[in-house]
Amino acid sequence: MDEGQALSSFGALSQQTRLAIVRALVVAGPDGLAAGAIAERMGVSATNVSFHLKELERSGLISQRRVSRSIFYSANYASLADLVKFLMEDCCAGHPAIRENVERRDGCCSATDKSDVVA
Amino acid sequence: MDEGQALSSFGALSQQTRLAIVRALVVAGPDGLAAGAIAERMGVSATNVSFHLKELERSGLISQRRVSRSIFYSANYASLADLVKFLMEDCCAGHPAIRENVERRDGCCSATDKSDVVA
DNA sequence: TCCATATTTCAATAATCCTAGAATCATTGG
DNA sequence: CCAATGATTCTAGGATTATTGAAATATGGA
Repeated sequence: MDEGQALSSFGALSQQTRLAIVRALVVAGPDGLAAGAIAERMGVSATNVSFHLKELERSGLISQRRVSRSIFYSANYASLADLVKFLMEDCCAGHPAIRENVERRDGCCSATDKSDVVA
Repeated sequence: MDEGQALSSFGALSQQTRLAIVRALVVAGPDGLAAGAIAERMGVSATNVSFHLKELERSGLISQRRVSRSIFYSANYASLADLVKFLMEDCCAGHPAIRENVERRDGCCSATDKSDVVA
């Protein structure tokens, strides 16, 4: 991930509605959610959600696909992973201990429990 | 890390000069760098670097301490680690495979090579 | 005390971002 | 083809953020 994309991704995640959208899409899985459903969940107008979705798409964190009249948005897991890695590398650059910090604390999916990971 | 702090941190990292400052401070280590030295490295005015340093401090990613006439800024490693963890948890929420992704690719300090980690 | 250094604060401007409503586009069904 | 639905684009506004130069603050040394 180059710096430009990282800057754009951080910018995309620095807004409440957009962060909430990313969270919802990550949980929603590969099928994603329709723009209207996202707007409803977030409690914002169609116009507004469209603005934020475009911003997120521009940064590469999400993608869209049309299904009939609806447009479904889904999280780009690879981009999210790249962003985590970018951040971690910058941290680690001077202090590998930070990575240790991240891994030692109770992560969301522990490094040892890989039973539910799709290979 | 609560959502507000995450939003603020992402915002802080979404600006070129600020991202460069964080990188420099992480590499510089716990002693950090004086504001003037940072301004020089970044090629920006004292006024401008002061503005960005304040923004970074407000988000909790860096701290300052005065040493004689200079004010030294240093990275808050714990906050950076918290942010990585926040991002990773949001990713992992729906897809533990992402964490796998992050760990499998060649990280800056591989998960297996912990020889240089200060305990 | 007076001066130089290091940095911040203030004030003004420029630039960018967010929100909202009206208009427009794409798709489906009658 | 026409109407309805789902979503985007356009336009304008208000709000926040970024940059700049001048003035102010803090520290240390002659």
